[in-house]
Amino acid sequence: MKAQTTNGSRTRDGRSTREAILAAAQRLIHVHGYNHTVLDDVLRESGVGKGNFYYHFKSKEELGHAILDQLVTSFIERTLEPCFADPAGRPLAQIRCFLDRVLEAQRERHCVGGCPLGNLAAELSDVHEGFRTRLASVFAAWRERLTVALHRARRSGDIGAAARPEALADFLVASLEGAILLTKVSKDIAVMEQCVGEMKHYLAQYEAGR
Amino acid sequence: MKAQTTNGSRTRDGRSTREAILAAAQRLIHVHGYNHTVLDDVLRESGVGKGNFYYHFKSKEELGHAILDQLVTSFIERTLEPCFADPAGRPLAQIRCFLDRVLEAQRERHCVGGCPLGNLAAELSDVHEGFRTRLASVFAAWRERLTVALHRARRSGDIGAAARPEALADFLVASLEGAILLTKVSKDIAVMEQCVGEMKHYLAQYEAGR
DNA sequence: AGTTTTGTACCGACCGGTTGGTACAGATGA
DNA sequence: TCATCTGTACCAACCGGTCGGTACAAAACT
Repeated sequence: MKAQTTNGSRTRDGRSTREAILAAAQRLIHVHGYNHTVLDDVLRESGVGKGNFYYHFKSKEELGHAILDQLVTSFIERTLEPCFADPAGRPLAQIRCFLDRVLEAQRERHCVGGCPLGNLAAELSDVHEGFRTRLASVFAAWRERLTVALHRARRSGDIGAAARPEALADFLVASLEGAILLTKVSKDIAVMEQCVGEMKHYLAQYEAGR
Repeated sequence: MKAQTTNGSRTRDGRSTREAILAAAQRLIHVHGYNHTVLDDVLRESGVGKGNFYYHFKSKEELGHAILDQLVTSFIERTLEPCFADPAGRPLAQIRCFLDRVLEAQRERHCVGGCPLGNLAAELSDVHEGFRTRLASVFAAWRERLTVALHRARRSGDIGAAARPEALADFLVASLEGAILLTKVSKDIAVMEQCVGEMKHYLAQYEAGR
């Protein structure tokens, strides 16, 4: 696990230390939440000493912000963008691709962990205003991505003129988050499959009503 | 605040003490979550001593179960049943009434707290199996109520035969939970209004397609 | 009747493990 | 040598839970 320096010494890179902390913390926070994730566990799992941790991070809260950074960029770059990047792609197909991608992610995780961003939103929104505003802006960006796609779909006539992209985007994000939560509490991926099925069906209604 | 015994002694009723603890704990857990709610805060807010607390409850976990009991019965008796109790009522009207009721609850709370059951589900599903199964059964009961209503609606021809009550019920619960979460993180009731609007619109599609 | 016992309700000091955070000396590498 | 990086020992606050003891009313006993 430990990265070795060129001359084979014990010490790490500094950069890789920070990354080892981040990786361990992200795993633990995903399952245990922010407050319930204990620094010592992060340290044990990453093999980093305490003094070393506080060399790289000012406090647990700063670690939280770093995790949030990582989560946000990872979500945008590795989940959102791959689906919506192509400006020539059919917007509705992109949305369906995105829904499937999220569903498969939950299946692979065997319904454990849920949505990292959704979990943090539920845990911290009313407790930590700083985290809340950052989380709110991620969800806003997410909705915006869908809104843009839906506007494109409406302009190109893929969905009817009666569709309201903003409302529909909000609805899709909410439904996905809720579906992930239900599947996490019931530990049954079928719940989410049904929800995603209904979402696609709803989208299809808008296609038929064009 | 303190109930007096008939002869004016200092001591409380025992029953009312337990209820004072439960009330304070429910408020605090709703906002801070289970793990992040500290026993001393519950004690301070309810004016109960520590020894007394442990006279009424075996542990914090037992308090958690009692809160869950209270939450579940309160949700079923005060939110779910009032909408669906009347077997002669029109099922779709009942569902719409329910959606509005949940929306108004969030508005009254100014988007603070979110859904008590949803919060606990997010916080505890992967950490405490005992709580998880209980929460899962509440959500199952909730979905079941909607499923029954939707079956009735289909039999009576209010919605088309193509509707799949189980999937639709899952979807409605998920969408509501997600909408509550989004409104809580964005502190903007408009998000939830739009989501509820879309849910009603979806329901209306099923009506039109009968 | 009056006295002793018993059970319920309650208090707050205290205990010990946990947790976020600090101090500091030593190692490493440019 | 100097800045960077790391491990170890330590601290104070926190928090769930325990303990010894009090208050008092209803039984039980005499």
